[in-house]
Amino acid sequence: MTPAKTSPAAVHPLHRPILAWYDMHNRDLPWREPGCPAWHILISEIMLQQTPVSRVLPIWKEWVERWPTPADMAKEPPGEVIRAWGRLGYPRRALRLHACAQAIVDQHGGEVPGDHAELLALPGIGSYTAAAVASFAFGQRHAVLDTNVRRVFARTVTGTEYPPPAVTAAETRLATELLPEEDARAARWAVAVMELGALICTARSPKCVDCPVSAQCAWRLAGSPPHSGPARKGQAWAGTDRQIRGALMAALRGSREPLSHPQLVIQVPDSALREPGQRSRCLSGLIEDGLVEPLPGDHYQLPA
DNA sequence: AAGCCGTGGGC
DNA sequence: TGCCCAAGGCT
Repeated sequence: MTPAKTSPAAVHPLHRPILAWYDMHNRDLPWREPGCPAWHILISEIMLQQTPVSRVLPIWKEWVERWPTPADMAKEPPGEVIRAWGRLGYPRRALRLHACAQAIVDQHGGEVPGDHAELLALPGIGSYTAAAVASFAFGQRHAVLDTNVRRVFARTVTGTEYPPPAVTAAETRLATELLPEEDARAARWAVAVMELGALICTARSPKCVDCPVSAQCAWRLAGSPPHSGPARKGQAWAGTDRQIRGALMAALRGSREPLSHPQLVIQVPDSALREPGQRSRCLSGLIEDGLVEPLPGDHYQLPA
């Protein structure tokens, strides 16, 4: 009989050095301050999806002052939130966060739920963000599997330079098995591994000389073999719908008044298009997504 | 379940 | 200079 207390994770050799490193070297980010409200942490997690800390910081500070509670944001028209999102990218995140605020008000009495399943059911909150909020805001024990954590485990445990293209069951199992037993320690572990991936075990040019676990890193011990599998497929950009949509949204964000169709499409010169119907398709898509509101007379604005 | 969805900075 | 990448989610 092996009691849970003596499971391998409880004494895993990665724990102590990574936790000690985090205590010494973690960044002083405002959403990590003790007592930071769950709602503010939730906002940070949404903003940080695919967006670097340096670009999130100033917007996050504005937002927590402007909308300190979910109710404050919920009573705002979605267009205001989309405009305040600015150039953070992927504006659907802003729209979903607004919907998330309304769901928190309508279904949870205005308080961010601490339950993982309830978090997961909210708009814009997926597997990662639900675990992150439950862990960072509520001190619970969850496998927090983001791109940083996946890379750290790929290298230190699996011995590969990069994790698989998509999260695998094996990765989820590994992250779960490596969780320290105690809730508070597991939560600290989660943020510590993320921080190690963000600062030391980076995608390119990892700083192994500064790494607290370089001596036990499977990838390093194997001679740091370069990634062997198929190259990661980079996302195209020039001439894509995303570029067109971005230009249209930028125009709408920049105007307090509705824009006429000519005023809107002049933002996208023909030279930027790869097909004739692309502009109208993108505009229709934005309307379908709820990011743009069409008005009578062929005018458009951010959703009121 | 592979592809789509913005933006800007670092090397 | 381009290319790669950044605390993903949704369909």
